[in-house]
Amino acid sequence: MPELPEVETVRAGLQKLLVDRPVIQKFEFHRKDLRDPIPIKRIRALEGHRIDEVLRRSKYLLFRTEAGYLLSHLGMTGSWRAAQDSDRRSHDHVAIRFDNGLKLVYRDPRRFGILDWADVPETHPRFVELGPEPLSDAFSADLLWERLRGREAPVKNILMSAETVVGVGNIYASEALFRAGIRPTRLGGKVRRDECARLVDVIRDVLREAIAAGGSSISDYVQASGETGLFQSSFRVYDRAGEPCVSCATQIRKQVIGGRSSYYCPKCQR
DNA sequence: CTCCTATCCTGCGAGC
DNA sequence: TGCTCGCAGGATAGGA
Repeated sequence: MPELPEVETVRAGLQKLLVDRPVIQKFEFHRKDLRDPIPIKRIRALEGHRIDEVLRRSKYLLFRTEAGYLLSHLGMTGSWRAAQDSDRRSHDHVAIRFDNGLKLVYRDPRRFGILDWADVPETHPRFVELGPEPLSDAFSADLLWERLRGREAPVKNILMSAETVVGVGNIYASEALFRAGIRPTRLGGKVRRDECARLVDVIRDVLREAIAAGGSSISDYVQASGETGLFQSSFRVYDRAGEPCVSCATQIRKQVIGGRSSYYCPKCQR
C-alpha cells in the first residue's frame, strides 16, 4: 500500500543508488503491459542517457534524463530493487541495466503499477489535473475550503481525490480525519473554514511522521515492498475496528464509504 | 458539472 | 488439511 510517504522513501533510496548518474545501457521488458500498456519504444529512447535525478510528483517516481522522463507508479505492490543476475523472482517485469554494473528490477505481483514516459511532466496527461503537493505551500486552508464548498460528497472522498490534493490515500485520509475530529461521512460542504485549517495541518503532520518512520527504517536500501512495517504501528483508527479509541476508549467503527473501508471514532469525530 | 460505480490484478487471511 | 471467497486500493472510464 505505498502512499505518498512510502513513495517518497523509495524515491530517496533510488536517488541514493543513482547518485553517480549512471548511463542507462539497456531496458529489459518481460511483458508489454502492467495496468496500462508500456510505451516500450518511447522508454527505449532513454537508453544511452544518464539518470540525472529521481523526483516525485504525487505517487509517481520520475527518473529524469536529458531525453525525457521515465515515470513509475508503484500501484499496490510495485517495488524497485538493485538485483544480481542470479536474483530472479516471479513478477519481475522490467529491468534497467546501467554502465556501472547496477541493475534495477521492477517487480509488481498485482500489476497495478504504471510505467510511462514523459517529455515534459507538467503537460503530461497524468499530471495536468493533479492538485497540489500536500507538503507544499500551495496546499492551504483557503484552497481546501474552496474545494469543499457546496460539495455534497463525503469529505473523505474529496480528500482522496488527486484533484483536491495528491498523496492522501485511504489510510492517511482516515488518520487525518480522526486527528481533525471530522467524521469521514460528513459532506464536504459541511466542513467549516477553521476545520479546513486544522485538516491541512494534520494531513501534513501525519504524512511527515510517516515519511520520518519510513526514512528511519530504510536508510540506504530501496525497500522491497511498501506492504509491511513503516507507519503501521502508529495508526490511530485505520484497521482498528472494535478496538478502543486512543483518546476516549470508545470502540472504533468501520464503514464502507465510496467502496473503501473507513475507520473513525463515533465520539471524537462528528 | 458532480457524484457514484465498476474495473483492473494477485496474495492473503478468514471461515468452513 | 485444503478449499473458496472476500478484500486490499489508485486511477480511470462511463453512466446517472
